[in-house]
Amino acid sequence: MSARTRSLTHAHPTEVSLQDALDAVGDPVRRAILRELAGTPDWTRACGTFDLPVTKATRSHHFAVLRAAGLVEQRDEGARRLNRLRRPEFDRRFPGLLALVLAEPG
Amino acid sequence: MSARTRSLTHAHPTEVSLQDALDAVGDPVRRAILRELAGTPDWTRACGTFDLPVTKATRSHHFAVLRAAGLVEQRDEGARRLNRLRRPEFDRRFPGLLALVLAEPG
DNA sequence: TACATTGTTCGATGAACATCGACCATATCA
DNA sequence: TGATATGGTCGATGTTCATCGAACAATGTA
Repeated sequence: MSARTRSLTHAHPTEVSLQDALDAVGDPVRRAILRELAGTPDWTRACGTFDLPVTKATRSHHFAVLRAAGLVEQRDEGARRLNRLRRPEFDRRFPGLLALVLAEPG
Repeated sequence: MSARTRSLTHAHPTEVSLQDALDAVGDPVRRAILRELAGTPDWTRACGTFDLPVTKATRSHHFAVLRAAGLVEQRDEGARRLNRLRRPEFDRRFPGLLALVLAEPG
């Protein structure tokens, strides 16, 4: 594991409050990230490959929020940062919540 | 039905967006209202009987948000405004969401 | 009628947060 | 080595929204 990857602050869903989870999924850009992430296999999408109407600074902020909420796991692959949706863990902690997000139309 | 009751703007959960639902349950005061409401039978709690750390102006605002999100139904009984949690309707529209709120500690 | 209770509306205020541009760090490639 | 690509950090900005006090309306009660 690289030093960059090691420095990432992740939270496991079990240690996330309902408030933080709701705040995380309360933003439409973050929900778009989650839906796009759910449509492809784990560890295949870098942060920059998402189709989002915001600059990379904002994008980076949103990924940090998703990490802190236990929704996304990240790992560095060279210069790119790959993502994984923590679906089973998050589902166990907040049953039904992620399904609502993924079922939301576009 | 009184004129005051008639003038209340309710939304059925089916016509509520996920965004509005998440915004509604995203506030801790509103979640406290929902939990307190779930603990007593329908139409037995007036707005003023809830134990909340806000003034009545703020309280009134929160009830309006909950009405617009399809979470609470209201009816006037004299000078008091009684409430009902729209649990089955809301559950059908957003499965699992209300359960997360009601399961939240204190 | 006068008073108390219940709740809404209005305007103002303060805080939280999404957003941006600019700059920096690291990794890959020519 | 220099150039490009990917992504994070920082400070500033603007908007949204929860909150409040004050004024108002409607109901119930003495």
